[in-house]
Amino acid sequence: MVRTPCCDKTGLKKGAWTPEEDRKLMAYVTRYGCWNWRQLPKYAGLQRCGKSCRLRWLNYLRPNIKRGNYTKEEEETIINLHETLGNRWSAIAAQLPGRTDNEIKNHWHTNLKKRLKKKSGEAKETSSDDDLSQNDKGQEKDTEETGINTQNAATIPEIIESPTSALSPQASSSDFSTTDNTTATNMDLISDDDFAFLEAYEPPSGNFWTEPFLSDDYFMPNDFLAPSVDPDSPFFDGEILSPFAFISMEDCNLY
DNA sequence: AAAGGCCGCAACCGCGTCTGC
DNA sequence: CGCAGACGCGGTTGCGGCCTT
Repeated sequence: MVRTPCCDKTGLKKGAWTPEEDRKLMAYVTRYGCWNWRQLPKYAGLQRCGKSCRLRWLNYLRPNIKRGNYTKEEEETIINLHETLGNRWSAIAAQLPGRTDNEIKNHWHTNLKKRLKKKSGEAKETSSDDDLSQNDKGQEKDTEETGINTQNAATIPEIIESPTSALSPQASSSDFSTTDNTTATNMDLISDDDFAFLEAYEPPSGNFWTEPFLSDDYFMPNDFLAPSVDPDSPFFDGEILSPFAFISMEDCNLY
């Protein structure tokens, strides 16, 4: 949650993100997408490493993120998927629109794992196996920590790729313009004024407007195109906002 | 009311994988 | 084919806040 803010050797900031940093990151990604996480903080005016920015965006700032309030259905899905997939949190998250792997992982460790343990403990209560600490730990390694049920593992691709999944995985990443409460909350973080620094910002080297195109690492998930071209978007002001805006998904050919 | 312990969760770290050259 | 750079993932850490004593 709140690590002591500090700077590492390279002068990059670490620890908890400030609202100001959030605004900068959000404003930049919303406008230009994440064509290269490594370079992004430089252009966004952030003293953070790309990894940190990526994590912050994916786990906290991204639109459509649901936070807390797990439904019974979601929890059951997590439990079932975990049984099948093991600790493949990203795969599990893909089945739960709006949930991040980090959050699911946390929720698993803090709630579901204990709950399951309790349940299985109750079930085992009558059995003679009382050597919980040792046995349980060993078992945990097998079924929870590394935990892929090899029998079920055969069905993994089906589960992951199934387009008919009750909880469509696509919805989480592509439905940018959907406005649930969380989206509104996240979007509320930034205002038009927050783009001001981007307008004024001069990258350390190269041409701000062309360099992204020259990068072989150009990366823009379909999430990020929508806000630039969607007339319904609060950020659409009738003209192209982003140098990337005219690129179609076909051009990107990323997925 | 104060102190100590525990819990939840955001963020960091390190490794594996992917991609381009 | 090997190397390097970037990304993605899972495990772990550590602080703030809540709970218990």
